[in-house]
Amino acid sequence: MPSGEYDPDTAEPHWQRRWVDEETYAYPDEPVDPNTAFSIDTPPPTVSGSLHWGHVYGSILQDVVARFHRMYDSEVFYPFGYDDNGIASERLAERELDIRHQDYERREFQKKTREVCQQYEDEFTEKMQGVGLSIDWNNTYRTISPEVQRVSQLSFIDLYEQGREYRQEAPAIWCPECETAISQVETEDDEQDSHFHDIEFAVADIDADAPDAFTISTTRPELLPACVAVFIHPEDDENADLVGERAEVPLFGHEVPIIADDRVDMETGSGIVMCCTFGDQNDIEWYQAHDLDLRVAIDESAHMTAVADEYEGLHSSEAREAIVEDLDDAGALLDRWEISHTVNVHERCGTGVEFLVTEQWYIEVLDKREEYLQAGRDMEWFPDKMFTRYEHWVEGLQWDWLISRQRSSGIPFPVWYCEECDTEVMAEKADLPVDPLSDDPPLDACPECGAESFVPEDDVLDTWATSSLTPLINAGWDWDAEADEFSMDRPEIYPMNVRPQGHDIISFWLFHTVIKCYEHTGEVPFESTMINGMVLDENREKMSKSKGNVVQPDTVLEEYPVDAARYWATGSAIGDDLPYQEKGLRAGEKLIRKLWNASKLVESLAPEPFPDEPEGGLRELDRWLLAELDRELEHTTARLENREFSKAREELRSFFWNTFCDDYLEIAKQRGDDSAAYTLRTAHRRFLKAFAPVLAHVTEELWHDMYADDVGASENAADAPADDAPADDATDSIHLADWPEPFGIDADHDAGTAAMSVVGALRRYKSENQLPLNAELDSVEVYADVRGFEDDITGVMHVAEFRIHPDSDAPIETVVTGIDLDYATVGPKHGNRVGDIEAALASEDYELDDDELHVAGVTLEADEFSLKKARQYAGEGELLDADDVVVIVRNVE
RNA sequence: GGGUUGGUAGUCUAGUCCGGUUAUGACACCUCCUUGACAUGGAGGAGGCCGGCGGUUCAAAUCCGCCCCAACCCA
Repeated sequence: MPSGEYDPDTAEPHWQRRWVDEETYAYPDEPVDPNTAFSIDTPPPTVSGSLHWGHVYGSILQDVVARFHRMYDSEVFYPFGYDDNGIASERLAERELDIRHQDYERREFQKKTREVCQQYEDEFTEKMQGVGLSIDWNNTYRTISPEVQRVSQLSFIDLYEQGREYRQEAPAIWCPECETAISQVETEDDEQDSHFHDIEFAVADIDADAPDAFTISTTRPELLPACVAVFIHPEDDENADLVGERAEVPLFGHEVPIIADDRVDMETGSGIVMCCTFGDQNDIEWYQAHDLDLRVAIDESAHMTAVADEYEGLHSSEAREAIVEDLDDAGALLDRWEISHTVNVHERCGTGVEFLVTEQWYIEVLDKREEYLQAGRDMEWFPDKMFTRYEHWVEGLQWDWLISRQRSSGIPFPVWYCEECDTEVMAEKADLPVDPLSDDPPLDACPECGAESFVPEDDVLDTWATSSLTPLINAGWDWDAEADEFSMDRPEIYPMNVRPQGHDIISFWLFHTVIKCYEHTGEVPFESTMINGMVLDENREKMSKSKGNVVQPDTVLEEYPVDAARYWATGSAIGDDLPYQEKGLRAGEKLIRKLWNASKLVESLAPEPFPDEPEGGLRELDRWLLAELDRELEHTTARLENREFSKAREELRSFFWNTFCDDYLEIAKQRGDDSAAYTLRTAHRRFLKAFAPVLAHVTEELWHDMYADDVGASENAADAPADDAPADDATDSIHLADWPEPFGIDADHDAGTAAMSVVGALRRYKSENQLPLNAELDSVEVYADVRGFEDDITGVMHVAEFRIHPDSDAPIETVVTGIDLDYATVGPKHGNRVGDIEAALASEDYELDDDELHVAGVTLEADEFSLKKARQYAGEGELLDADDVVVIVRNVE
């Protein structure tokens, strides 16, 4: 039985260890009914460092969902994975070991990366367990594992066979430092110092009207050799004469067309701009729109190509200085000044990105925008509003999905190319996973040309191309060679019930998962998605290393119980950002303590053996309490089903604290009968269960202290409501017990509420008169039907003489103190005369005539207003304010 | 620069979709009170021009427009 103070430092690690050791949350090996399987597609954290507070926040919300559904209706599949196949993990290994991936052969480097990741993952796992997550630790995966590589490569081949992938030479964003194509997501803006250069271009073959030269402003003179056109805005009258002429590029001498295009920013520099292949996104659009030449001046490692003539081999930054100097010597550099501008850089290394034309694999998405939009609509969104982000993302898509990455670490493309004719040769599904760099292609000769040598693809897949398969990884998706079709080990969990994740990656993780799984299975992979907000610091600012406001989970959990952190995390409306606030944690501690102390009192008021419902039935108050609890639990259930964590938590907390502890427990102290004992135990057990998803540890501790051993016995208790019979597993853990279903108890809600109002009024009376709460009151009269509650009221409030008048009118006078208008009817009916009516009422210039009110020249019917009344009592004693109940107390002090 | 979401007492938040005149709860603050668990408790109090400016309406925290601030996404 609970005694003394609750000690989370001992209890929490104890239960966490036990949950893991006993495999409390293991998903069954045997087949599960699809109707009762509840699956959660948890976000696999990128292995790039330590666990941060955002992970803790998101994980707790997922865990509350998992714990609720495990008790409520389901076998819960709650897996966990690590995303360790991407650039982030590669960078982590480089940092940790102080090495460069370029210095190692791919396999060797991958091995090192895996070792480093393993250490971080072990630490991560330990911390996740320290948060008390009810994850099934038998169902974990690493995205770099052979099993996941197989899934990822199968996915690539399946999409290829469906004709949804193509290889194309196209401009791609390129990091010259990392020497890889990167996606737009991996870039960010950086404010950098630079120079603007005014460079004079000569016009070739001048005709009479056109000027013979013009000026171009650029920050990147080293791109002059890549210049393929010059653009002028169609509304630029000043330079209109130049359109249609040809310009001569200084130093390099080649001629380029001068073209009108409205994408020119007339405000920048001279308003005349050169197009180079490629300096920025605009250049790519122009290149494609106007079918321009391709002149690549900068190579993969940012060195100048042969196109740059004498500058070939120089690094682009060296070339820039040399070209500027030579322009100056040639008299073509008209001006040069310092500026600061935003540069698109690679987020991992801070290097300015280039655009290179390379051969890359793409997944086609643009052709199916409408279908993918519908897939988004088919999911239930918590909260609804987050769907808009998905919608806008899909509607705004402009490129197919680039999945090639030139990295050392990652999952290889399972493909070779014929050395002669470049025919693509896919791996056999049965052979996956393969690494083309070390494995042979499945053919001896090219099916097209018969050549016998092949070139392996040495790119790896974008990490999103793999992490977008988590539902299939979880379901054990694979190729069944015998049946010649895809199969799943656990078909019952797919489509998965919930995809929880942050709103920052709706356009990546969620979108990509939806489309890939949809293409593979023909089904939208999620029944619902639950989008959590970001964690902010106590000042509502985002946490970042540079600001130094990052909250370390370890630091918090040294000071507060995990249950307090879980309480804090459930204080958010789903989708809203949540500031880290210590007071939120302190409030959690208070509730934990209250629950503990109340449990001690229940234990002492209703000692074992576990009481049965008395023969004669329950007392009025006890029935009322259980009926109210019924209602409350229905609310809590609905709130949790709708992922309204904050409301579920607050409503339950308030009912427990105010109604159960403040009101009911105080009354139960005065009574020692079986009815109270039964009610205390029954209500208490239900509170523990209802709090269990959030306060996972303290409820487990109390459950084992008070109920776990009695589970078998109580099932035999004749009068225990059948619905509340604990599940068999409940001897092991409250988290395996059944969620409390309503008893359907009948009680007089109004009478009980009135009785509680009376008690509250008397308590207030004592407090205001500075009386101790156990002071005796001489006489109390109540004008309401609270029959059946008399003894409880007098017991807890120590009333010597208590009389109730269920039917008779109270000996009080009511005085009309004013008029309340029913605006819903008066407003529409009298429109702008309402102002006059209000003014007249305020100056008491009105007349009451039976049911009618004459005011400001209009007549209001009875249902259009109500009388504001004050109650007055002239007799002996004092009239108390007890909601609508008239309570008169007489007391000689 | 564009989009999405949010802005409510010192702090966090409910209410906003569907307009109705006393704006919810908690923390902190002030006053009082030891009831057989909890003073880390209980009772009460004070504290808000609902981000700003306009508009619609008899009536706006709520609807509309513009602006400011923040987070996220995209340029």
